[in-house]
Amino acid sequence: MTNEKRGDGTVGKALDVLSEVAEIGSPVRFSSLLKTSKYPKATLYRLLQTLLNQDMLSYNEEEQTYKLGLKLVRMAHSAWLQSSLAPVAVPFIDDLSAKVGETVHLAELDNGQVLYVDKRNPASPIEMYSQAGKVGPAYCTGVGKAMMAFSDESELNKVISKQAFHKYTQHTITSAKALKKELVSIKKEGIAFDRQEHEEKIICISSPILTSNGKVIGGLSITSSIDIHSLKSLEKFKPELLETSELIGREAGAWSFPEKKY
Amino acid sequence: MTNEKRGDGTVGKALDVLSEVAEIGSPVRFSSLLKTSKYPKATLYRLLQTLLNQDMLSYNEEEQTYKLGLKLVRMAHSAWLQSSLAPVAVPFIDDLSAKVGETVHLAELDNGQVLYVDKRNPASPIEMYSQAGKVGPAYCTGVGKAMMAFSDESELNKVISKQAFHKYTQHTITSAKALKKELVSIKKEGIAFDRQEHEEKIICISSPILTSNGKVIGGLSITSSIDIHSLKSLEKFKPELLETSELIGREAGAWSFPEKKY
DNA sequence: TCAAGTTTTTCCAAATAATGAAACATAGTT
DNA sequence: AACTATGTTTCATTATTTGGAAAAACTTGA
Repeated sequence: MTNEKRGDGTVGKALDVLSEVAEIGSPVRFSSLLKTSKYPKATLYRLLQTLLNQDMLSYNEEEQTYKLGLKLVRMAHSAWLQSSLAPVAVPFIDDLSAKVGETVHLAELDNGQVLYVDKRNPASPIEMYSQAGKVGPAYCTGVGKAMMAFSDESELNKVISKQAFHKYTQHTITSAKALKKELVSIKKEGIAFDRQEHEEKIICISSPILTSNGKVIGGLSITSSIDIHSLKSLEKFKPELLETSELIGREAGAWSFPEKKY
Repeated sequence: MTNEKRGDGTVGKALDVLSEVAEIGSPVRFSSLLKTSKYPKATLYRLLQTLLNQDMLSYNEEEQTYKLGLKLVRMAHSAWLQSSLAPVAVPFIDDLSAKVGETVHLAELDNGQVLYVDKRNPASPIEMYSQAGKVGPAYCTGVGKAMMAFSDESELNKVISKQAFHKYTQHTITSAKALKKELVSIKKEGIAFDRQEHEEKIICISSPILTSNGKVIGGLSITSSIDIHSLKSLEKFKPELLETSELIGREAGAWSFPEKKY
């Protein structure tokens, strides 16, 4: 389903087309796009040309296909650098990953979804497809639950309303009610677990990253597989996880205040 | 200096504003943007609102600042997945990095610049600021020179005309003539070296990634520091480097042909 | 080689959206 | 309260976008 946001004129339409290309996920021909697009032929054509001009799309002459352009990769790098969380967290998650020898994820809550903004692999990574820029569900991932547990009422309701509660595995939580109940205990414990709720065999321990005034700005997790760790043995990393979250939160929170550089 | 591409109507203007925000590199206020922008107040205001609506920008209420939005990070991930090089190369650079124990970079040539599309760190990384999405100069990096050396005449001239030939270090090549001369020997050898030309102490060995019909689609490098390796000892990795490039090239080249999925 | 089929690109008058100077609003300061 | 700097809205004018239809360009098959 494509962007139904009304208005925003031509710019909205162009970005809409860009999203369509993104969603298809592989190079597309004009006619193929036309079939699913809500824009008439000539309009779609001109929008594509504009996006091409702007390097937001690239075009393969031989195959006559459009795909997303590298300009997006460059811009995303800028976006990443401008974020108040990810760049600040780099040394801390380097450390954490080295110390515990497992995969570490750094995520933010974006539009009700978990958006991974950084990741560290241990020397011998287990196979798992995640990466900076990837999105995942909030209700069945460690970071998602950790962030929700520490969100305030109104934010939480917004997020919950966007959850699909699809049953990925036999352990997936599939109702808002059950989720809310778990969030209470997560808040008490300070950490969340992923008990193979999103992917079979994959477990994690996760904590929120909070600013000094308690606002959730991200989530941090240590992820492993049941072939290597039990939940109990993962829980041994709790002190390191919490300490790292604490340090990142302090640093990221401080960041914006010192210098007002207008 | 901002995008001077004329035309492209409102969409061009909006993306232009987006680039301005990207170039500033940190959150900006409206008035600050207004000073450097070529658009009048009301226009700039509306463009910013549209971009906000579309999640291409995010706005910090307290500080009244705009910065690039997470939507870009999500889209870039899609762009990365659609690329014919980067996703295909993942297992190969995993292997290479594990085998040689040094930092591995995968890059493409984009608009005369080197765009890093993936990277692997060894267990104990040396400090070096590079990352997927980062761009660098072509004339003084290993990957840049390797890709240029195997480009055809017309492509090469286009790329060379875009080089700044800024003298980063005392080893930087600073003229098109000297560069062309080195490219000849790189083509003969099959590999390029970075002899601390971009960053002091950082050296690398690099090779182009070619399709079966000889077209350059990327570059691969093994990077280290003179504290750990000499050029001679880096050169020992030549067989592994070439083999990996070969494998990636074959796989990436094959990719588009088998299935025409319109 | 030619014609039928398919896909992409261009045209242009009508419809719509963008423009920007100036007025208005708001917060901060003297 | 008056002043100042910054951000937001208005509205008549102007410029861009629109999309049906037709023309190119490419593909295919006999």
